[in-house]
Amino acid sequence: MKDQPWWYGRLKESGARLTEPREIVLEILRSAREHLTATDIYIQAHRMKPSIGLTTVYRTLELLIKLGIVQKFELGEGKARFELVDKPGGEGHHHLVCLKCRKIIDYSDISNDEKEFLSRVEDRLKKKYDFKILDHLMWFYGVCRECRGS
Amino acid sequence: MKDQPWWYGRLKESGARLTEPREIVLEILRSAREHLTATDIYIQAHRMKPSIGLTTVYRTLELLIKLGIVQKFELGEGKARFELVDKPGGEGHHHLVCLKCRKIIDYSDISNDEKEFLSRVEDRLKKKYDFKILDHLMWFYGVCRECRGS
DNA sequence: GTATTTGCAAACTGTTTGCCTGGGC
DNA sequence: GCCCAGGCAAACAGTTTGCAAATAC
Repeated sequence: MKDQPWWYGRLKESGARLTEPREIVLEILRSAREHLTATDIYIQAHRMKPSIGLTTVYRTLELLIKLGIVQKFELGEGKARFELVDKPGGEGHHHLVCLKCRKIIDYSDISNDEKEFLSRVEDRLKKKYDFKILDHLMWFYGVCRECRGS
Repeated sequence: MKDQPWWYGRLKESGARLTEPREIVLEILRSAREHLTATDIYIQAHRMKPSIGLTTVYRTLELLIKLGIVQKFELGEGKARFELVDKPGGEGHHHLVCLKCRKIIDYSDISNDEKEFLSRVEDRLKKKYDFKILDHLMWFYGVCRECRGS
């Protein structure tokens, strides 16, 4: 009771049971440094408890998304990625895409300038469109040095 | 010659042939100016020329993406959406997505604040990663009023 | 004329569903 | 003990691939 993760209460109050597979999936998401695919999670979960199936991973993620504990992303790879909503300093992360070689650079070293700007924009959007902004993603498209060289 | 669409030259210089299916797909994208799925495009294309197959739509989109004429998005629906890249020198536009109902709002009324900020970031990225930035896209994720209400 | 592009069908991949068993409370 | 939750296999949906025929240049 003293040191339960923040999502514990949300699971409980929703009436969902706290099962071992769910704890394992949450633990994997908590310790993950980046966005994992369902299969990534399944592989790790399977190592921890071989009886866990891929279906359970999907159903657990679906539940966690519905409860607002997990967020789902797709980055154009044809498969989804998942992360805990509670990401520390959750400014989201940005992508730099080369239009020629399709290389993607993730960068998350967000400056104060960016933080301030984003909170201003989110404020504006909230007022104008009455959206409660939870996250954002920025994509920059360009041509990397190698591709410019050729 | 005087009034070709901006992407015409890019197709030509890539060595790709200007075929009827490609023209049709581009025309659909141009007049839609929205986020169409491959199937949406296929249905429209099929109406204009019934012999066009879904495969051709996918292959055409793949080519156009590689040439930087089209951008691909995935919004967690399990299928991709496609959009013509903004004309070079254009204003760009941003997206507001409701995480519950998946409604998308495009907004392009970009403030000076935003313009200045974006040019600062692009500058930073250019210096840091040596990318020549051509375009950017911002996505904001949130919950719209209707979905918050329920 | 020749290499690229197309269209069909079949293969693949990620995700979801049906159904029965197992486990949390 | 009652049901929710899990596991397997099969179904599904979107996308990709192999190959022969059509077509741009």
